[in-house]
Amino acid sequence: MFSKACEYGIKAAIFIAINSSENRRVSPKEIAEEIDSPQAFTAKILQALVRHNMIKSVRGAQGGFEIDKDKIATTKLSQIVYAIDGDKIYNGCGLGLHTCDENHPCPVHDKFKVVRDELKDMLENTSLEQLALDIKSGVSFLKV
Amino acid sequence: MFSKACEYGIKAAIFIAINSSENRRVSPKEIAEEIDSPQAFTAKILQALVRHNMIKSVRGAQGGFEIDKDKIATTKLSQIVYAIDGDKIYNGCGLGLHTCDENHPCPVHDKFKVVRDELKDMLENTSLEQLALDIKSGVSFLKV
DNA sequence: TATAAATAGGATAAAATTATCCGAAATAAA
DNA sequence: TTTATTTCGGATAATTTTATCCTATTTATA
Ligand code: FES
Ligand code: FES
Repeated sequence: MFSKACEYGIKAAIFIAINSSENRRVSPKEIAEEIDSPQAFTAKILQALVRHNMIKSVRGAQGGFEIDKDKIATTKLSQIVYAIDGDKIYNGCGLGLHTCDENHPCPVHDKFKVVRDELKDMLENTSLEQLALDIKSGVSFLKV
Repeated sequence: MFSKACEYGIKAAIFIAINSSENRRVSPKEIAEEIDSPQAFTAKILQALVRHNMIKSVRGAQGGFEIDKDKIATTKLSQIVYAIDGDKIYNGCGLGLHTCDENHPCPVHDKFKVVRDELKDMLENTSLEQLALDIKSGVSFLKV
């Protein structure tokens, strides 16, 4: 469904959100441990999120990753997925036709579109804040 | 979403179904042309479908691939996807936790499960026959 | 029976994804 | 100003997925 890179990116963003809500910066090392991911690879993905303005990084001693408090509430999962995996999951054909086109549909188009759109809606309506709160309250988990 | 192998497998199966409904066997060459896929790779995927008893192959002169007429109606997309991509798409965690577990859910579990289950339902309720009919009537397409 | 036609399957190869390593650049603090 | 810390970014490596090639095996037909 999502690439590994995207899975790591989502989980890392949630972990950063949790910590930023408590005014703590976190390092790639800490992040990788908490979300059970390869550190250097995760760092690369975070760089992409920084370039897309989803999170901020601070270099040097006492540096690390953080996210603006107001962005925790406004950032949606869909933005993270789009930044890392692109829009194939939102617009791509389920059977790999070059483009998903109503006027030249693949055999599963009608039924697939329903599911694809629902996934898109779900991602667009899920904020980092919601997900971070569930982790904080122990309702959900980032690893194992 | 689906692997390339799975996309090819689904399209090939549909094309075989169309032809078997008119008592024609088809070759990997013909299939690959009609679904716009790499021939040898497609042939390998078809072998997997043969081993899973979804289609039949006949070796030698006048050989090719075919599917029993009654199986055209009873074979569901879900079976093809399962045979090629396994059950990750039906049961796997959206964020890559080792297992999707209600009692140890990842942050997106509740919302993801809804979409994943809908995809599963869709695949379980779509037969090769339905898809083949749409191609035959020119409503949908296997390539481009 | 000999031949040609066709799938099966193993061995590689290419490409994409995932992962690691290391030096450069930036920053806080001594 | 120097040093320690930390992200950035390029190079490289490992793994998985996708794709190709070649030979063996099977089968219809001449
Ligand atoms: S054309 Fe295949 S999903 Fe729209
Ligand atoms: S635990 Fe992640 S989808 Fe169920």
